[in-house]
Amino acid sequence: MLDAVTNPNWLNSAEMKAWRGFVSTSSDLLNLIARDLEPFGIDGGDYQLLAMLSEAPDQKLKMCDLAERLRLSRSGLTRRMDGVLKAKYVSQVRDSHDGRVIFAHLTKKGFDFIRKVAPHHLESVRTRMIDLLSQTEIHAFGSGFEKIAKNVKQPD
Amino acid sequence: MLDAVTNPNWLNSAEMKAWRGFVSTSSDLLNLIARDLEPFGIDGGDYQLLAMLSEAPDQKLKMCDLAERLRLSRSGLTRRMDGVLKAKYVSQVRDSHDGRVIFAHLTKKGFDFIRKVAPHHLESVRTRMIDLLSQTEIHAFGSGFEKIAKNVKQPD
DNA sequence: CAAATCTAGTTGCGCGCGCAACTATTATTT
DNA sequence: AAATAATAGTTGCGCGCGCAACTAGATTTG
Repeated sequence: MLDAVTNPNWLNSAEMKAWRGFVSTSSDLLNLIARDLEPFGIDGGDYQLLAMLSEAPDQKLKMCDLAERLRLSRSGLTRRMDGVLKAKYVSQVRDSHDGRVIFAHLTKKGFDFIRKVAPHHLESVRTRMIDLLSQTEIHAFGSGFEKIAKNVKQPD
Repeated sequence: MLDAVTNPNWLNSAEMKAWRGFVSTSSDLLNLIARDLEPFGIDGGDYQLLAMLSEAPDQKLKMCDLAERLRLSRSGLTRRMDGVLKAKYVSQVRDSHDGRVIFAHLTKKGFDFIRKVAPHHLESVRTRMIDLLSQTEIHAFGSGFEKIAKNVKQPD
């Protein structure tokens, strides 16, 4: 926009480059990394789901916590689960202490599966992103996104 | 994953922080900035569309170029256009030299509209992201995403 | 110049997801 | 203890988008 002239606090060129780069590149990058997974018979969404479970204590999480970590709505997760349940990568067990909650639990089969795929995903993340960045950039991404995340989570 | 032990070239903690921060925060941030636009009666997708046109020479672009810049498929853009066409923010004109191509052209109404909304969007981008970052982080985001983008675009 | 190929754009279809509404269970009020 | 509210999960519905198939116009090739 021509507002660059009009509006005094428009983004300067470095700020613009950061913003533009982020907007246009982040979707490209995530799509590409998701595609790298397809040869292994899994899409990005299911991978994230299994990965979250594999890192959780006892490889299980309440559905609502899992949804939150995956940035899905509760209904979105319900549907997401269909696939990994049918593949028997995850099982569901009702909490005995709170009849409302259901745990999503990574099965042995799911664990073996993600353990097999993880190295390829790692390789993908490295070559598409991490290994391209300098130490400074790595740290800046870490601290930068941390600040942004903190801000996102509060009502400001 | 426990691969942190198993696999020697697993991400170290700084790399992991950068990757994790990027994955989980980027969608939150983009969603939030899109929501900030809603009070002004436009969603993120339409805003990006109008913004791209407003920056193009003569405020017009071939449909296929526009699709590419918006990271949409050609069919996706066709549908996206429905809204902004009906709102008369954009008009379509067939190229006289190549009967296949159609230009999407920002109308006066569309221009006035985005000129009104842009300052609020700018404010949103500043408070949600840019103003939270240090100079170093700004530059690292710029150079980092530039490298990633370059890599994404080639067959490697 | 006819035939084959390529490119731009639109339509049919299916998928993934969020929202609103609903059910079931637990927590809080009075 | 009964009534109300909050929380977890599922279902109905609509929307946005990509893919494959199609049409129309341009380009290339024999």
